[in-house]
Amino acid sequence: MIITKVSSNILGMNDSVEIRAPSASVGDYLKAIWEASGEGTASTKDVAVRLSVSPASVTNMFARLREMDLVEYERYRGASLTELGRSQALRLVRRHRLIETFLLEHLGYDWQEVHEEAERLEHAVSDGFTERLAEFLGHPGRDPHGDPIPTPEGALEADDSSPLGEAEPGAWVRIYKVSDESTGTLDHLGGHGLVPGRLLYVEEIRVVDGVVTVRDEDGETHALGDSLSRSVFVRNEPRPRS
Amino acid sequence: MIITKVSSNILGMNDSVEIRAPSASVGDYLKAIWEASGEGTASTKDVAVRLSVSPASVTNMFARLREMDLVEYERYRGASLTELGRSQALRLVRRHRLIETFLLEHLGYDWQEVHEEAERLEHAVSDGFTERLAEFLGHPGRDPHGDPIPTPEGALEADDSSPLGEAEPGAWVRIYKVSDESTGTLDHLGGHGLVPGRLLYVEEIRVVDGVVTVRDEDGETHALGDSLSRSVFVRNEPRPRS
DNA sequence: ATCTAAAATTAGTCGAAGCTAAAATAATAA
DNA sequence: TTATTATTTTAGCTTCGACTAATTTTAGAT
Ligand SMILES: [Mn+2]
Ligand SMILES: [Mn+2]
Ligand SMILES: [Mn+2]
Ligand SMILES: [Mn+2]
Repeated sequence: MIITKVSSNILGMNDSVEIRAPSASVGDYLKAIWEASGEGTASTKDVAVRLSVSPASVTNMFARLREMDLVEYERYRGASLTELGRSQALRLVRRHRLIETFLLEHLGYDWQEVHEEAERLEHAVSDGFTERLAEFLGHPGRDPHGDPIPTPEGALEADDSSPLGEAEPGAWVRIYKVSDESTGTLDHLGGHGLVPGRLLYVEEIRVVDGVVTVRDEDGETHALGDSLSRSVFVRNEPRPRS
Repeated sequence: MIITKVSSNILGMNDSVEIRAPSASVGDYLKAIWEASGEGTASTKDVAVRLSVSPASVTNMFARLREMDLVEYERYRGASLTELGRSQALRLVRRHRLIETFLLEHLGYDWQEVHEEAERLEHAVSDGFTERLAEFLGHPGRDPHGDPIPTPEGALEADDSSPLGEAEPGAWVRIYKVSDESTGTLDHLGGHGLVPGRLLYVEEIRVVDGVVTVRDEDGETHALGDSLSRSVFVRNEPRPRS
């Protein structure tokens, strides 16, 4: 299905290139490269682990993505998204996060269930669906995990949060987002009310094992091992008066 | 992804068969066979035309569906759904019709846009999604075109409607459903308020060209050529007192 | 500078799902 | 009954996106 035609008109040469909607596989690779690399370059192994496919499959796909002008890639050098690749990736990220929001807020999904369903739906919905859904949801800026939702044009709010484990003991912080990778992690965090927006006081960051102890607004204390604390991203907050 | 395991335990033999979710292609073939055949048998050409694929592709898929115990099929004899095939088809039909309802009632889709989007989404949503959506929608019995929505168990309301062209002149009829095949048809019917639930008086069914003339509740008169009148299904209604 | 281990690539294979062209079968009309 | 046409099947190819096993390259440690 041809989505649009981009005519690249350089020095009189007019070869108009057909841009077709990326397949689910191609889309997931683009997202994985984006997640693994930010602006930089993603290694074969990184992507293989993220997508649970063999490294050989990734090498193969990197070459195909290069053919499609979605990445720059030289053997043994990893892949980085082109402008086109990045915009395709962010289009999927936008869909994913809007869908998660809908599932949680309107269909009664649990916090940890939404990711898997969105991972499939993001490839099936149209741009028209996506924008109508955004309208229906009231154009939210963040998804349930706190991740910012890219605009239709691919702009993404800057993220200046940092892992809870790197906070200063004695600081007040607010949870900005939580990693949506592991359902076990989400399960635990959600069960203890450690969700985006929550205000915390950092009591201790123990050097030996990295366990972080925080107190929440209700006076409840939580001790988080480093696998948990690495999944919670916070921003400093002025000490609340109360 | 394995959805469930069915253990067929006949005469001590216990070979448990894995039933995996049908691919989008397999699912669309099952639906096409169901639509083309009702209870009977679907021909290669029927299905090829419905799905816009070559007859050779259909022959190939018929053989594969037989391997999977989804159809009964003998060469040159056409294919008919097994119990298993029928239940898979109806599961997709349920999803399709619920999704159409959601798109129309909550996302502001037009009557004629919903079909295409639902045709893709039906393969991406889970059973869990489907039932939560049904709950969200208030468990509707019919989709926007008037088609009955199968239950999760695969029960389907009997349809005793008939094409408008076969009605008796002078009869009162109520629109039960409209065919969702052609967007042009839907466009016209919707634009004239000829939607499921609408009460009509049949003024004339002209023998020469099959044009049907009806008057609606607002006293408006509509003349429908046979391609339109074949897309409208009605049931007789007692003459309204007014 | 050399050795070793990790990472990446190549080569070859597979299944799903499509296609075209040619051959076979069934259905219809003369 | 035979000839013609429509339908269906077969054979052979193609693309996508996986895989394993073998090889090559890079990076890290001695
Ligand atoms: Mn995905
Ligand atoms: Mn998320
Ligand atoms: Mn479909
Ligand atoms: Mn419908």
